[in-house]
Amino acid sequence: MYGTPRTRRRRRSSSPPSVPPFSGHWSLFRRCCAGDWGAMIDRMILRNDPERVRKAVAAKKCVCLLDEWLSMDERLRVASSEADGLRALRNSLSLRVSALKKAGQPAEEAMEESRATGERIALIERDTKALETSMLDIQLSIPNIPDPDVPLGGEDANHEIRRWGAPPVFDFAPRPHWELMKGVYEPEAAGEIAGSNFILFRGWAARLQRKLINWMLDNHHVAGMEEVWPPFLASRESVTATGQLPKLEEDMYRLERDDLFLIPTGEVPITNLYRGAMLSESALPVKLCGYTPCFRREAGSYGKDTRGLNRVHQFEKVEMVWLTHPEGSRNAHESMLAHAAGLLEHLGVHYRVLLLASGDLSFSAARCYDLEIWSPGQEKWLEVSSVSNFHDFQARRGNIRFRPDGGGKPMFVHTLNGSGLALPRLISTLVETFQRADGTVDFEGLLSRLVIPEKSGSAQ
RNA sequence: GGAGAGGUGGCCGAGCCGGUUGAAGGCGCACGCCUGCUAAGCGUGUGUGGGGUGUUGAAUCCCACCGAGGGUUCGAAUCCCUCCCUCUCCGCCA
Repeated sequence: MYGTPRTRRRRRSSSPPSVPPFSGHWSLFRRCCAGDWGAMIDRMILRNDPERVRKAVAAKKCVCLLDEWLSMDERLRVASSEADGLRALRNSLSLRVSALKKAGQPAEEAMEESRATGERIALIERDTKALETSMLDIQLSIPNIPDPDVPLGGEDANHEIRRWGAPPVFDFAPRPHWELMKGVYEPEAAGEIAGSNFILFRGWAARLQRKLINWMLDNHHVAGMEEVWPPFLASRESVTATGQLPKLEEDMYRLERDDLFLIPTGEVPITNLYRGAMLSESALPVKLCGYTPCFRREAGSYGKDTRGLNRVHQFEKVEMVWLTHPEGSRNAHESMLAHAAGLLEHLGVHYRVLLLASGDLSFSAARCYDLEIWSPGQEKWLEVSSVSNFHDFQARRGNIRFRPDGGGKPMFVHTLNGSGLALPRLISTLVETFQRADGTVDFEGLLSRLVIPEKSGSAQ
């Protein structure tokens, strides 16, 4: 139904050497040399419309060496065209050698010329290879271009689209969750086990989290998404494909010995499920969802919103990942947003939708909505979902394509993902929303909101 | 971790005692023919990417790509080395 996720034999590649020579990965390197993948942005855009890219980079407050790239591109084209000519010469010489030998005639002259040509080729190749490596490094560090309707600016320029519901009203002073969850949320214990800013739930908090995960996944299932339970570690190549690398290496946990990363989001393994895939057009859209823990070092973020469950090193999340036809991604983005918001509406939580400004967009995103819920105990908005459209950015990096019905060139899919939803902030807000005057929580009332949706006919 | 077998086009699968093999054959797909419809059948075509000439998006030429990287050679899918992945068996273990 979803087509073959990918052909196994094609996508595997060599391991990186112990010290990767560039911030990407060997297979990306190969792709870059062979074609247009590995680059986030269509190479033709870089070449023919560098101004557009320059603006996008600035809007995202990123830095990249676009001018260097352009001059290297210039040099590369000259060099590789020269090498191409020499290879053509060598090919014809080899053919002549073959013909001469078959005719029983001496071929030493042609062999010698071919050998000399080969040496010249090798010389040029040394240069082009170095160029390509540097160019790929730059290409991988160029962020995606924001959509035209994305507001320019930083966090302050985020545009509130709408609000739903109203803040809960109490006839007492509402408490923050860390007071309400004494005994079931024990950061000190987590600190003893792993370190500060980890979560340990027990009792009803642990049960609540599990039930919420189930409930969300069941919702997605009914909405036609296929559930995925992926690995929670991912390779350098995978993390580069979704665009966390090279920029966010310092923000991820890395297993030195194996060069594996603890996934910062389910987006990484679930999107990479289709890396290298050639889908049929009729298989689109592919709609996936899955539960994963998310690991983030949150380097340099201490002291910022760190109280309670707001910012932690490991949190649980249910993620939606969709692959769509390029022409369908805009609508799919709205649809995914509506689906995530629908969860909040079932829970009766006051929320608002933000269209993120360019400076607040993630590296890979072209357009992103944030869903924020109102925390009555802390009296502030908390992000519980980011719903992003990446266009073909990740698909290029991961080489996820489809073949149009009726033949034609393969095209890159568009990828989207969105939290549905992240748990710690949801839990803290629910607890604060369902609190009673005596400091207890109406757990049963909360659970009554978690109605299991009706099963759809087709199991996926 | 040890031993063995593998990795070829959208898919399956030959080639693997080096030289029109970018790669047989099949499937799928596209176009055409045929049958009153459908199915079957027949014919033709059909990889990806880069670069050049050209038209304006018809054509044509060159190059690269048979898991990845390196080596041997005038010439490598074919021989050698390293690595990755898959499968089977053994060991270990939740």
